[in-house]
Amino acid sequence: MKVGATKTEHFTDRQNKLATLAKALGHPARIAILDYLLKVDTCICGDIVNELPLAQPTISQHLKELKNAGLIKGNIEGNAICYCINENSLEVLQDYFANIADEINIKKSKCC
Amino acid sequence: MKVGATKTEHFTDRQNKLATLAKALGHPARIAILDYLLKVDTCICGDIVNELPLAQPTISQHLKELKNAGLIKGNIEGNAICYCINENSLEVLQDYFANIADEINIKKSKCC
DNA sequence: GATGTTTATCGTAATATTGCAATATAATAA
DNA sequence: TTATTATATTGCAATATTACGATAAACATC
Repeated sequence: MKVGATKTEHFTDRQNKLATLAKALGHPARIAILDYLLKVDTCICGDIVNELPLAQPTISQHLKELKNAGLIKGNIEGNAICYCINENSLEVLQDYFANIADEINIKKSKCC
Repeated sequence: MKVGATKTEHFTDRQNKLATLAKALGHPARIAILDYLLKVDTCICGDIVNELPLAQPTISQHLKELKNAGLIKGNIEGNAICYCINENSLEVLQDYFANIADEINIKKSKCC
C-alpha cells in the first residue's frame, strides 16, 4: 500500500458506500446541480452550464461524478441527455442521518 | 483565481456549508469514527486509534477535519480529549435529505 | 525534575481533485 | 454531405487530500 491512497479495503462496504455518496456531495457545484435538478420541475437536459459559473467541461465532470456515485441518472434523449435524481441513493443517505438522529436521542443524557 | 481551486465564492453559503459537511463525511475512516462514536455509549477519549487500521497522526488529522466541519466537538478532559457528536450539524444534513425526499415525492410523476 | 501517556503538529511523498482549453464524439438540421 | 448543437474526453497545471514517521506539546505521576 502506498502513501496517499485511501485504505478502503480496511473499512466495511457500508462505510465505503456512505463515504462515496458523501464525497460526491462534497463540492458546492454538485450541491448546486442537485438544487437545480430539484428546482426545475422536470429532468434537465444540459442547461446547467448556463446556470453555474463553470465551464462546460467542468460541469460535465461534476455530472459524471454525481452519476458514478449513483446520485443521478442520465437518459439519452435524442441529441441531448436528460439527467435526473436517483431517489434510491438519496434514500440511503436519508436513512443514515435519520438513524444517527435516533441514536443521538437515545443517548443524549449520557454524553458531554 | 487559479486553476485547481474550488470556486466557493460563486456559490451560496448554504451550498458551501452543505458541501463542507458532506466532504467531511466523504472518507470511510471518518464514517467509521462516527460509527464508533455512536456505538460506544459515551464520548470517546482517544481509543479510536485502537479501533481503526490507521496510525495515530492520521486519526488525529481525521478528527480535526470532523471537528473543523463542526460534525464533532472535543472537550479537554485532564490528560485526554473527549470527542462527541455535534447534533446540530447532523441535523442540518438530516433536514437537507428529508427536504430532498419531500421534493422528489412531489414531482415523482413528472420525471423520467 | 524526570518519566510516561495522550494528542497534535511538522514534514514529506503519494495520490486525488479542480478547472479549463482544446479536441472528440454523437445526434440533428440544413 | 456539411454544418450545427450537445455532451464527453483529453491533457495539463494548480491545488487538496491521504498517510505516516518523527517530533512536539500538555498533562499526570513518580
